[in-house]
Amino acid sequence: MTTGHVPYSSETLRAELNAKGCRMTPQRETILNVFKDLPEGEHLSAEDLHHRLRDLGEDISLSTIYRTVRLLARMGVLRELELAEDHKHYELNQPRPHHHHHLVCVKTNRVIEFKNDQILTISKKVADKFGFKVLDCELRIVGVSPEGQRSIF
Amino acid sequence: MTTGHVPYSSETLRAELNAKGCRMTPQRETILNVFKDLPEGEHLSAEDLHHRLRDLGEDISLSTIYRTVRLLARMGVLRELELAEDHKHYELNQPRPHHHHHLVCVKTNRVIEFKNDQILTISKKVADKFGFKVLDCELRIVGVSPEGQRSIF
DNA sequence: ATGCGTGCAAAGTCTTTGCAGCTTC
DNA sequence: GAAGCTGCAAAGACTTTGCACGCAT
Repeated sequence: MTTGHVPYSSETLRAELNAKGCRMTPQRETILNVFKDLPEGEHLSAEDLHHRLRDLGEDISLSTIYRTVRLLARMGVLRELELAEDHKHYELNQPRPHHHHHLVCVKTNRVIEFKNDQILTISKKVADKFGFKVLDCELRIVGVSPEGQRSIF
Repeated sequence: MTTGHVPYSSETLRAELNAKGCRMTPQRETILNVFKDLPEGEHLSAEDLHHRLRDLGEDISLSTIYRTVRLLARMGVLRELELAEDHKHYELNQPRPHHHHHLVCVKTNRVIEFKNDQILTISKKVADKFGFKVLDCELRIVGVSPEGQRSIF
């Protein structure tokens, strides 16, 4: 598996894990690598990740997947997205310039991604005011797409 | 039950429902009223709503509640929020000046609400570009609160 | 050697759905 | 009257958890 160009190595993860009394494992490394190889803008559900790992010949249990993505999201390594569906999606939590946001159609579930630098600026300012450290921010616009406007339901 | 000061009456809802071939029912009216009486910034889960209705002596089934909030959210009457927990919350989808956003702590689950007018402006611009009609927008900042920064997990 | 992590299977939580009868337009 | 709506109970989707064994530190 190639490891992409993101400056977040397995070793960095190991260090951050160890600092919390947690351990690096082959499963965690493999999962991190899948996310590192993910094209910008793609995001995976636990189930997606499971399938993808199977395709790569990696047999990691769903329990471990759920446990791992939750852990990585809490560490700020992954970004947890809640789009229009009923389950969460994850992607690598990219540094500033890659951050993107979502425009979702309530009717068709179409999701459009867009970028906007002001959002992070605003977020940092707000978080600062309350003493929070920002892990992630997402502007989620919910609306009706042109196609959706034509349907009754 | 008082009906608050929000300019969205049962009659308006009835009209919008009828326009789609749907009907006004006592259950839908009651549910709308609960949301209209909800203090700014409060949001209810389906379960919360069920309890609140019970307390008011209204016995509406959970199924109906789920069906109703989904319908109202799709109509843009309610705003569907996904905070840090594992279930959705709903609140009345207020006009511009009342819109608020959320700052969530991954560790403690604390949620802080804040307002920011730029967000709606940005959202409208983006939606416009893609031909979407905006129903709602929410900036969700995920981070670590001051309290959370002190705990290992 | 200690104790965290994994896999399995079972349980849990939240949400949706089929159906019969009642209600609204 | 026809088409929606409701309540009930059952099913469904997604996620979490207890436990025994194995592995990282």
